[in-house]
Amino acid sequence: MDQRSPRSAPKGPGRPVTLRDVARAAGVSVATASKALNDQGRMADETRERVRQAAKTLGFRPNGLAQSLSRQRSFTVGLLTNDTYGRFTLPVMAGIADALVDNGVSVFLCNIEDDPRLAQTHVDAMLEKRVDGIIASGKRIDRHLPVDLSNLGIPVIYAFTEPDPESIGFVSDDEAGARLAVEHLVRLGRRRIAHVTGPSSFRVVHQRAKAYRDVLREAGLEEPEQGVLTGQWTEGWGHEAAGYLFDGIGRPPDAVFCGNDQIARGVVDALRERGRRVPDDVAVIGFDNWEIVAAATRPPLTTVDMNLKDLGREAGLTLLQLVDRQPIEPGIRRLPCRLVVRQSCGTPPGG
Amino acid sequence: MDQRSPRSAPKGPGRPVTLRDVARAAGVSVATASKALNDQGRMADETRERVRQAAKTLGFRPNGLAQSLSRQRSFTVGLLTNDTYGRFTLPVMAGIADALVDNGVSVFLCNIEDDPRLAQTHVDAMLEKRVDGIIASGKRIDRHLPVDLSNLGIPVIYAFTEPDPESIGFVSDDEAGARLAVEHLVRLGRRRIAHVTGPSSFRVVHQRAKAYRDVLREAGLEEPEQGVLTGQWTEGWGHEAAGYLFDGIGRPPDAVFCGNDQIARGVVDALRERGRRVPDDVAVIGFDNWEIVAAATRPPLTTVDMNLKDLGREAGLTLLQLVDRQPIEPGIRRLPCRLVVRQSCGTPPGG
DNA sequence: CTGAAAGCGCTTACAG
DNA sequence: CTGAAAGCGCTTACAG
Repeated sequence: MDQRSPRSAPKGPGRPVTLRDVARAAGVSVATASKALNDQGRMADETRERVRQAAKTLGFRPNGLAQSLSRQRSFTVGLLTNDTYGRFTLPVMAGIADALVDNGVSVFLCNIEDDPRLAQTHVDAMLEKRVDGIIASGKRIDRHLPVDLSNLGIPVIYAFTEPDPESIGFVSDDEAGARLAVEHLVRLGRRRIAHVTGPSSFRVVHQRAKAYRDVLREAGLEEPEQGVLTGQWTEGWGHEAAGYLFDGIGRPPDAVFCGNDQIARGVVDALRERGRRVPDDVAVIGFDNWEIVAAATRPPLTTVDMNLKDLGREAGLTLLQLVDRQPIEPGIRRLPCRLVVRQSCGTPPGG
Repeated sequence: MDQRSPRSAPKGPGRPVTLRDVARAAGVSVATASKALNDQGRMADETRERVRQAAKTLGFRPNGLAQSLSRQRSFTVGLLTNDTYGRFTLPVMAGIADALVDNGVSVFLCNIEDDPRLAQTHVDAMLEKRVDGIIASGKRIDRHLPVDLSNLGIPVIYAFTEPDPESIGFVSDDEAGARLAVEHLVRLGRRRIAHVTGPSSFRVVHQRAKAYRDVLREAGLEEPEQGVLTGQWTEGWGHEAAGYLFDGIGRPPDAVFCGNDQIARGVVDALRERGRRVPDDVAVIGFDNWEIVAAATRPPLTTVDMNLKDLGREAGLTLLQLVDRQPIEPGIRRLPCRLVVRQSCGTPPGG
């Protein structure tokens, strides 16, 4: 298409320069040229240097396909995900890509959209392209991708999605994360803490509710009548729930632990509309640390961050170890969450 | 690692079966086996079928690296982006991936984070892996990625980012998109239409403002004193701007065209707090159709959708044509936007 | 209709 | 210290 500049510069069109060209230019065999460039074997420093120079001036770029073919390693991995618009997967993917790129491996993006056929297509493509391994990631930590990854003959890692038994998976520690939130509220002196969360079909809903109750009990606090309200992961539900909590006849809570930031925003907005001050009258805490909503809420939300990027990074690194045949204990790793303090709960005692 | 099940089933560990194994099993040469499986050349139907059977029962999966090496085509492309958390890039990427996967090509995800060094690293990696082409995508339509893609020797397409001169780029038609919005307002009978938008350092801010003014003029409408308010792309700015528009002494607008959905949400919230009804007293329209904010706004936002996924799909398809050496006219393609009617402007006359 | 051979561009024992 | 040779697993003219 683009035939200008027939110069022999490093870049530009024209048949790419091969190892053979380099060898010829340096006056050595291809074998020697290969070894020189890969720092393999012994040879006169002078020779090695001469080859390097030749490669450089010719703008040699090794053909990765050929390298992979003979090395039996493609320095490439497949990243499967069903989370197109990536609320959760995005940071996970970023972390994975980070870890891998740093180690010279490229990643194939495979969006499978919860479609088993599409998933299989992608897996087949990955296998044909001889990826060194696969990372499966998803939008729900308690659902398995609609594809069987158990007998592929290459290493597989699960990140933020339900892993196969006997495999290796990385997930967030939701119970510990919820503890972080509720303990923060307790520490700030709140005594009547409610919990507004998502649908009970989500496992995290139970894990977080359990932590919530555990912390209340440990603190000697009573669970309000309307202790745990399950609904949707939406602002709308946050609104509605605030109605139940604050428009009733019972004594209203002085703090609300929300299952995600959207719910929290709904609660905060509803509170403002009712003339209740956040955080003075009631403290509200979210979950996810979804910047775009946490930061836009008035006041900005204190919330729990699942450290998804770190989780992705860990997953990527672990896959690499597996590829290098290092023995890794199977099982699920629960990675810690982190509290992000903004203004919706007031200032902590020490700060 | 996983050495169980030494059966010769299609899946599972053990040295992968090669074309040679298939040929042997079918009693033909590798050459014939290859042709049989690729539907190349002439041969007895019976032979072809026999080879196919053998391949099937052995669970043969061609080694893509070897195929690519001899075919001089990797069926792989690189996708460069600087938009990690992907507000805009995400749908574009999804569209690209869609188009490519349908055509049997895999995509390498290259996140470059606005870092020239990282970008070069990725480009080098892509070149070594012999991608058939590259798609550059970004979060800003008026910025070039921090890397030179002009003399790579492989086709390059730009999607939602500033293209090189003489290259092929796909962008949204912001002027036409803005027209859609303002004409909608006019059609609904609004006479005093204001425009609250982002920073004037963005080219789209000027393009949309121009369209806004053009439509007003064409409709014989006057631009209010505070016609165009430039600020940030945030809810906060929407709030603030609403103050300027509605708390002053002048006659307030009866409609606000916002530069994005976040601003629109800020405006709507501010209006509600001032007791002004949307859409009855003032119609508000957004831009981007960012579901998560457009749908959560009360009332849900009427807005302009840039059809980013389609844009991505077009870009992917075009790259494929380029790879196939089809001649394509260089230049920028502006793809149309689409109006998404929800409730923040009221019901259109016909609906 | 089918196969032997060369080739894609590297790497890696193995000789010398 | 260096090179010839085989090999990675395919494809593709070219003979027969």
